[in-house]
Amino acid sequence: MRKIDLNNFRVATSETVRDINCRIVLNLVRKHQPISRADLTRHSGLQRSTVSAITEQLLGNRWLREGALGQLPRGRKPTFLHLNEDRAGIVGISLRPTITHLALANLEGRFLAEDSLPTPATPEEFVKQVSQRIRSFTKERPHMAYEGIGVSLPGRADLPGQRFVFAPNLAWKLEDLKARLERATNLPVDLENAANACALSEFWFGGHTEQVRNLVAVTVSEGIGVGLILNGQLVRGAAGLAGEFGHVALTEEGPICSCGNQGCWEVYASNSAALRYYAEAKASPRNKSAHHKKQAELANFEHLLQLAGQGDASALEALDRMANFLGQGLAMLVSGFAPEVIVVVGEVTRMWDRVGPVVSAVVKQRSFTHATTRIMPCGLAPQPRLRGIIAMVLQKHFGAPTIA
Amino acid sequence: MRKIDLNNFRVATSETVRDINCRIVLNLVRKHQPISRADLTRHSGLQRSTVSAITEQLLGNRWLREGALGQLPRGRKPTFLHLNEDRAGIVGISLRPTITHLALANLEGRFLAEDSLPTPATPEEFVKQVSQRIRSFTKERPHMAYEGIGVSLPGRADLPGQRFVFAPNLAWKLEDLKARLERATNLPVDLENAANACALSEFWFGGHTEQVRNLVAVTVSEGIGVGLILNGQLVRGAAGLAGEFGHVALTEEGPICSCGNQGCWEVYASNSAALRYYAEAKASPRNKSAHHKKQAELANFEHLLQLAGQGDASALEALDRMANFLGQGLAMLVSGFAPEVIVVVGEVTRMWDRVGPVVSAVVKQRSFTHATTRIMPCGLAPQPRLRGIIAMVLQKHFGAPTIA
DNA sequence: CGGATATAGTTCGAACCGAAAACTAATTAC
DNA sequence: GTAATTAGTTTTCGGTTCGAACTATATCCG
Repeated sequence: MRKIDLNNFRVATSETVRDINCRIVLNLVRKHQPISRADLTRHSGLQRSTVSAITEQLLGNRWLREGALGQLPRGRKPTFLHLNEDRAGIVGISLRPTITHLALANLEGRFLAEDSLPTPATPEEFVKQVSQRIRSFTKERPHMAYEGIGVSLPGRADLPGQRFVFAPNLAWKLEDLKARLERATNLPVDLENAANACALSEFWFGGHTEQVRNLVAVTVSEGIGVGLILNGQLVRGAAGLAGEFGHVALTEEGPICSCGNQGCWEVYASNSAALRYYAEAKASPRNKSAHHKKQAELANFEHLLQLAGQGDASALEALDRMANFLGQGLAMLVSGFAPEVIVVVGEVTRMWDRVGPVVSAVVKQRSFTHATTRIMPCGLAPQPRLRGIIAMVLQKHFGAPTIA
Repeated sequence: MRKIDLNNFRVATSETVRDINCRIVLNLVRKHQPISRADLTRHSGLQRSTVSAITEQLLGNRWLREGALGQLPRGRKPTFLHLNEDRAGIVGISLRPTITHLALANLEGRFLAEDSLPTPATPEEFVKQVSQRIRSFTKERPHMAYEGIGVSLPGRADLPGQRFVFAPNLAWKLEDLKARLERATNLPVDLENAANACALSEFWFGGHTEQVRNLVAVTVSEGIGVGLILNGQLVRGAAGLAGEFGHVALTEEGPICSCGNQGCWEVYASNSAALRYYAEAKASPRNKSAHHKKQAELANFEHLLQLAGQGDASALEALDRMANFLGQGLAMLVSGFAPEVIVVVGEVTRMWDRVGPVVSAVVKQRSFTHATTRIMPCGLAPQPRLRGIIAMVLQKHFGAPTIA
């Protein structure tokens, strides 16, 4: 039960009814397609006449398309309805400190084209290069209508206007990125935090049952981000700042974090932390020989995963320590939210056979509730950030209409 | 933007429109009363004719009543509309391990009658005694319509049916409390966790601006509970278990908590923790004399507060330590949710002049965001649990209707 | 006193919507 | 070819908001 926001509501009119029922039908088609009008009446509880009217409207709007005839033991054959996947193309951009990915997706979140580039050094250059690639997308598909652009950020955008972006890992000053991209591409642009995008990706495309109304995504890379979906919707907090559990202190003291505090979760459980652990393991008394110490510094986390996959003891030890701390933070999320699902996103999921059991054990030991939260690595979805940012744009059409 | 739950939705009909607009009007009256129909059209954006029709209906339902005429420089005088506060009486019950409070409240959350009793030793006795007191409420006000009963629990009720209750501090087996109370009183009963109730109390009666859509309540007593309101609505998690941040570990080791783990926030920052700190302070080398040690154990937290108020050094030290840990946990909540407001509920707020600054300093130091979360002691509202449980019942009428 | 003006509130027809029932279309079994 | 069955459309009706016209009430000012 939501409190009505008396500063920001819209009254209902006759069209509101149609809007609501349209979205219900659209979602039913999305879930059950291909589906006949008759089945829609059964699933929705609407009258057959109403379903006819709504589907006629949705066919006219090109949200749906008619397909083949169905087979039945007797009676008239139903005409199947499908989502018109190519009704709208959505461009997703995943902006990360070193690399930027782009994708063009259709209504079902299927990627139609992909591209990537080293993240340019300035926002001007970024806007220029990205909009150029988008133009090449659009040129190849002149018939397609383009719905908008979503950008996944390694940071937070302020909520109402999205004029300023706070992204410490990015060297730029990210002022007015939204407006600049909109000018350059002539498409509406929305910014979103990467962890929130991952949460949306799992929530809309993760193949979970309808029972899942609370889902937490944890992105593990250089830092740790948390995206919260509670009561079936994204939680953004007062100014879009919710989700910084990565900067909750696990210990009173401890290594200094980039945020200025000590002992943050992410200094213990991020990829960078694992690299530190590896170096420590190599330097430990057990590894006596001096020339080993020279190798102690690994270039990146990929390399560590590779070593761990080959059975390198130090790498495995580093991973286990990382997993232990990952579990500690996840236990906090389990206690605090008791969500149906927690999804872990990041390179570390590639070694989930090793990491998962450690994490589960720690969570089981340290979390309070009798909650039955499932902790799972991010599904097969490649590029969860991209897919999530596309989900964010799609929400506008498939989400519940904002009422009262 | 909420995802539509395709297993649990209702399609819209013409009446849906009226339902939505009715609630908007009802809330506008609640906020601005006394208010004329003409002002309602201005605030709502509805047509005058529509407002007339809606208010006529609400007057007929006795949700509203007409009041005096307003004064205007020219033109016909408006007739003021008011909430018909006595339309419905709501019984709130705050069940705590040692004492149970009851109150009868009207639509505006004003208490019309109060009562309390030592919490009985068995659920049977509880139901018997409580329903007897409720009957005495109803007898004194035979004209009043009774809306329902809300019960604030020192624990959690399972979500759909509320058949089982998990309340470790309560010695009972709380099976089917809801159904038993309903049978005994013939009124609908709803159970809710105490921290959630406090959050609702502040959210609906706390006098915050409309901007506050994210509010966290922290109850500090024997344990620590957290109630979450995010996106303007209560967060209950998968099975009503969300909010157990009190059982998040602040340290890897530490004192054993009643939940079985070690180092939980609540073993460091609850009232019981402060009593422990007091005992430690008394036993410390600084307090050499042996006869002091005998006094080291205080009967209860009230007493500690009293001593602190009188300037007792050990008591103040204990409070400061408690405040420090309180701040650590609150920093976690600020980082994680960046809510507009965090409300602290409990006896400790009586010494907020002393505790508040310590808490604020720790939160400022240890929380990540640039968030501007206000941390405040629970407002003047006496009995926030009671008031909150009444808010919970009222929500059904004043909350946004569940659509799609 | 009476007309102009201003504000509050009501009445009535048009348009939109879903519900319900009647109707048309298509298909199979016998 | 007729009955049965299922899909889908058309029609009528009641509920709702909107917008315009209308009534009611009050003040100002000549």
